[in-house]
Amino acid sequence: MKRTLEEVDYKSDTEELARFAKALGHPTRIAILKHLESKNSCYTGEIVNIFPLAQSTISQHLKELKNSGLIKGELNPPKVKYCIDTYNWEKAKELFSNLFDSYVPNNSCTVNTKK
Amino acid sequence: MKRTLEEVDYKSDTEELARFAKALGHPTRIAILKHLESKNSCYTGEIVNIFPLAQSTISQHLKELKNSGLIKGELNPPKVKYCIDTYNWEKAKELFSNLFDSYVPNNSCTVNTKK
DNA sequence: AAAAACTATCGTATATTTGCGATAGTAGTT
DNA sequence: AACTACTATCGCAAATATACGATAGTTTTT
Repeated sequence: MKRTLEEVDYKSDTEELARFAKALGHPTRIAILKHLESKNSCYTGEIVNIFPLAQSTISQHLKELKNSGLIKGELNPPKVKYCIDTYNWEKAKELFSNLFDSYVPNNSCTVNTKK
Repeated sequence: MKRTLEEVDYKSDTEELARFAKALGHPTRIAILKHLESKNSCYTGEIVNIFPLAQSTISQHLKELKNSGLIKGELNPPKVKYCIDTYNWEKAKELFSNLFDSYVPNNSCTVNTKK
């Protein structure tokens, strides 16, 4: 929630990356994206059949992915064909790369990873 | 939530990636990670001073990042020194790379990105 | 014009997340 | 032993996310 009146102001890259990450933060949505990668494109119904989830649930996940920009839907009534949005996909890819590649390993912390 | 009794079973890679993404799905946590990258390591107090957020709020974000494995904390009473967990960082980097690199652009959808 | 096929949206219930102040804990200092 | 410094955790309130069934909308088929 946001109870403070003054919103924290982050760099636009930071906020955009967080939005992409949030969209990826659910296993069903990751699985949907992986499927779209392998099939290039497909209809809602095909995705619904993959998961043991209600049609409305899948539709909602697709909506969120669409809102994040990672996918887009082509109206083909009464069907809708979804596919990855190449432009935003590349953008997300770059933002994640920037984040991960900026890190240079060091020995700042001596403790090991918790097992 | 999970109202169905039977959990959906995803590949472990899918679930792990979703967990990492979820941890990255908040601008404050992205900003914290970027700061840890630039400083290599630092104490909670230093991070608290960067953001106009309560100490308890920052502590909670650090806890989530720690739970995701992306960072680790070295006890240095009464301080705690945080830094990026190299092992899991590389793991996350690889999972995201796999996701993004698996996609080969095509012309499945003819519609353009919404402006 | 009615029916079928397919998908999005609405309404609802529950779980999780986010944020805060207050409190507890831990080790060094006086 | 009390005090200080620093951080984590607790308890709460509000917002958001997740999932479902039911319903509405759109186009094709009958």
